[in-house]
Amino acid sequence: MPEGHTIHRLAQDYAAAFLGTTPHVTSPQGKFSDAAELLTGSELTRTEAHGKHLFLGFRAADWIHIHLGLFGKVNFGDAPAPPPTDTVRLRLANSTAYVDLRGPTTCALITPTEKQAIHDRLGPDPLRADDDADPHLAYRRISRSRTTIAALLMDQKVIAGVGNVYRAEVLFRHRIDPYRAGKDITPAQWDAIWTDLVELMREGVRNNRIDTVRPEHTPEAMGRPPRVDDHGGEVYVYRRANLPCHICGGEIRTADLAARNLFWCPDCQTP
DNA sequence: GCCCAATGTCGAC
DNA sequence: TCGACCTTGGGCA
Repeated sequence: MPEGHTIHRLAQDYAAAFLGTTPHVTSPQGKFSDAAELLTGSELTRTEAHGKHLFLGFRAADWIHIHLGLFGKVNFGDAPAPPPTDTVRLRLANSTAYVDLRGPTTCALITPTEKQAIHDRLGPDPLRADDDADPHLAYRRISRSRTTIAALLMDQKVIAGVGNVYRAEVLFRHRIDPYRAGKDITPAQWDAIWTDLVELMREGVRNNRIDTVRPEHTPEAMGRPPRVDDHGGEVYVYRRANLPCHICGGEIRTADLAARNLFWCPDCQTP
């Protein structure tokens, strides 16, 4: 379930359970065994997220860099940890808690220099808005690009942390057709999108799920049944192909864009 | 059991 | 533009 909000939440959760402790580090699946051995006995001193990248800082040995990709999952539990299944890439366990990582695209030990290189190739992250994120850096690229805004929002060099759900939802909330070119997004529109993403994604971190529907459009307010979907949140268009738009009642459309599913309401969102 | 899809990214052609 | 990679869960036989 990995968009940026998930990763920032994980940074918090790893910290809550393990910061200041020296967890036992293992890799039951094997692919991280050498590094796990190096790290056992070292204190977890920092956790950090930038976009969809998670960094766990250990006193002894630099950083663990984690990227969940499309399938990666993390599962926390209370000690004592049960025997791990053979797909667990990384387990941390201390006297009170354990956490298992499965299916990540990346789980690697990196140096501060390598970590910096990752930051350098990522765009501003709305969830770092109080720290180092500068939305104008994103707009500089967007305003010069003939690429669609839908593709630009998914480009982590442009803006870090937005995925397929936030992409679809924020474009709906701002009534922007996903195929509009980046250069046709005005500064005011970009400011509004960025501000909205900061708020939506912060709420995503708090609730650990994506909700984008405004109070006046909630199922209760509109007298419709609550959404039932395994991704958990209440949304306007994501995975709602062929269903009626919450606002205009028209049919939500779907299409392939750069090998991802795009969803939008052609009536509410203008070219 | 098999087949498919899924909130992601990279590299080869 | 396409396949590869990583894993799980749901639908269907």
